[in-house]
Amino acid sequence: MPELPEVEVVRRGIDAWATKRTISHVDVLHARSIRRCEGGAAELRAALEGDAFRCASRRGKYLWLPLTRANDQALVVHLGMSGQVLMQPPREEDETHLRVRVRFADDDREMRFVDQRTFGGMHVDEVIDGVPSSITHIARDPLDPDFDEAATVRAICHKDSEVKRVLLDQSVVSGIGNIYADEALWRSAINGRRRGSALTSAQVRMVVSNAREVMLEALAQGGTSFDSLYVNVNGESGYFERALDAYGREGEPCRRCGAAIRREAFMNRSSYRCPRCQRAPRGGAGTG
DNA sequence: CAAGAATCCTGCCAGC
DNA sequence: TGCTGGCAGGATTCTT
Repeated sequence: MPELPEVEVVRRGIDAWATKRTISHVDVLHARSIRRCEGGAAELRAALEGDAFRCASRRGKYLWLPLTRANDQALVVHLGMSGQVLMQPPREEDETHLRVRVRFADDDREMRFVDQRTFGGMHVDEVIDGVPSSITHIARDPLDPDFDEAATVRAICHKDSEVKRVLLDQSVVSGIGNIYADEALWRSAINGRRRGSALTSAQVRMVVSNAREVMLEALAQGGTSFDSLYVNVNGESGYFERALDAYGREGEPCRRCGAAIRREAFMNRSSYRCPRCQRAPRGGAGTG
C-alpha cells in the first residue's frame, strides 16, 4: 500500500522526530524484519546503539537514516505492504505487530516499526555517493530534483512489456505502485496492457508526467489510505482516497465519460480502468 | 539478457 | 459456528 507519497509522509515524520537523538536501545521482536544483516539483530543493535540518526532520506519507496558517528552507514527501511513507522510515547502499549523498537536517550518518544505482513524490513548498509549500496538498482523517482524525465521516457519506450508492468519496475522509475500506476494511466487515457514500445514518446511522457502530478497531489493530502494500515508517524490517515479516479472504483462511473470502471486481474493483483477511455490493445498483442 | 511468473506473509471477509 | 479459499501487493528470486 505505501507508495511514494505515503513513504514521503513517513520520511518527514521521522526527520522531525527521530533525528539528532542518541539511540539508547534497539529491540528486535521479529527476526524477519531484519534483512540482509548477516549478524541479524545483534549486528543491527551494535551499529545503532550509541549513535544518532542525522536525517531521513528517501528514494522511491525506500527510506534511509544516515548515522552521525558512523558517517558512511545508514539504517535502510522499507515499509513493504503493511509497514508503519510510529513515534510513540514509551509508555504506550505495544502494537500487536510491533517488530522493532528504537529507544532514545531522552526517552521522549520511541520509534516503532510495526508491520502486519512482514513484507517490510530494515538493515544497516554502507552509503556510497549518497545512496545505500543495496538500493543502487533503484531508479530515481519523479519527485527527485535530479529525475531525468527524458531518459525515463526513452527507457519505457524501448521496453517490450506492458506499460503498467514497466511503471511498477523500480529499476526504471521508482516510487510508483499499483494505485498511482492506475491513476496515472487513467489520467492519460491509456490502457496499461499496451506495450511501452507500442506507445509514442508523447504518450509515455504524458504518463510519466501524470504519475508525478498525482503523487504530488496525494502528498499534499497526506497520502492515500483505505484502512488503518497506512498512517503517518502519529498514527493519522491521509485523505487522498476520495480523490482517486480509477483505483478501487469498480462499477462506479468514470469521472470523464461515465462508463463503469472495470476491475481486471493483472500481475497477480487488480487493475482498474475505464473501458471506454482506456481501450484494450487489439488481440492483447499490444500493438494498437 | 529480458520478460514474466512464483514467492514471501497475515488479517479479513465472503461463502458454505 | 467454524472452516476454507480468495484477496490485498512490493520486491526478490526463479524460470522460460
